[in-house]
Amino acid sequence: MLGPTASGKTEMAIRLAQHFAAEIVSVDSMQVYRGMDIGTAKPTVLERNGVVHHLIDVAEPTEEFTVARFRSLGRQILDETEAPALVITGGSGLHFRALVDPLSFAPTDPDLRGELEGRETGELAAELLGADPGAAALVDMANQRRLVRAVEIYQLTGETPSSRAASAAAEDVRRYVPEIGFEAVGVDPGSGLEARVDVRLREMREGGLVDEVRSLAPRMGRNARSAVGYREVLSALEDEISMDEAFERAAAGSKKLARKQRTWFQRDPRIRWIPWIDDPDHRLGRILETFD
RNA sequence: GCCGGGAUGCCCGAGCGGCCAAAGGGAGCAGACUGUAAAUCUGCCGGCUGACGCCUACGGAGGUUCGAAUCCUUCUCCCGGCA
Repeated sequence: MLGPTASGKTEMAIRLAQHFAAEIVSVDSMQVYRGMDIGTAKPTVLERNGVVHHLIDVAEPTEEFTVARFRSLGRQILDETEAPALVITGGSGLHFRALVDPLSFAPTDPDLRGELEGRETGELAAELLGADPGAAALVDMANQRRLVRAVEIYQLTGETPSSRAASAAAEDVRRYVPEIGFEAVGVDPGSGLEARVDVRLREMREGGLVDEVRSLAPRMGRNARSAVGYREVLSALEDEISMDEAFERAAAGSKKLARKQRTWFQRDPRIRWIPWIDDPDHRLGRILETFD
């Protein structure tokens, strides 16, 4: 069950899991961090209602938890679980695909990457194009991060964007042919999204988000610090902006995030979208119908 | 009351006679996406238009000029100093 933030996925997923006696696998890039609870809208133990949740709290905020690691942990869960069914739910599109699709992540090397990051974009582009004239069609040459990664992969493995794109697995990824079987439902956030984001943020603030960020701050790495809600409150705690301003920006950030998530999921042809329905029982019924 | 500073597009903010529908950022909209992905990047972003183009715009009103967001006068409102 996929969909943007504040679309009510969490509660629906838990009810769905109970219906099928299933366990939940979260595909969320930030709920993986221990201690980042309120701001990521992580379900509490109480809310989980006895349903086992995987891929939540599997990393320290100091770490830079990567999608590759997410995939390897996730596949291990899929392989080893004894649950009769799994409900995969979340809003991180790449993480979802890393879990169900044949994505294969090339190795990485922090030193090499550090070195490449210090180089001129034009130089990187020239090196890549020298090795692979077709790279321009596959790599966004304006995106330094992508360029660095492409050159990193080339230097580490000799693989070029073209050679990687030519694999059978890459073709399956492009065609959305999964590695594991699943049924996907997308929950449309509906026109009330903005209002729900505002309400949820207010609840997070009242629920102690500021204290959570304050106590977590010394332990938050680059990744964790970039989470919506956290980065804004961090700026306020560092006196760059007021706390009210921080929450206003966080609201805009959440809406933007929801947009990006929608953009990602909307082109996945495997997802069947259900319209927003206010009543949770009715909504659950609609989701179950879709699975039938 | 006097002296000085300021009012710019949804917001912040540069411009200080022509190259200005007006830098830049934010927000908004659309999109990309295989080891940072809640990241990173791309396009659009006053109105009308497919486009050429036309219209409306830089607090209000006048004026100077071939030409004004930019200069002058005056009015309104903010901010700092002196009374």
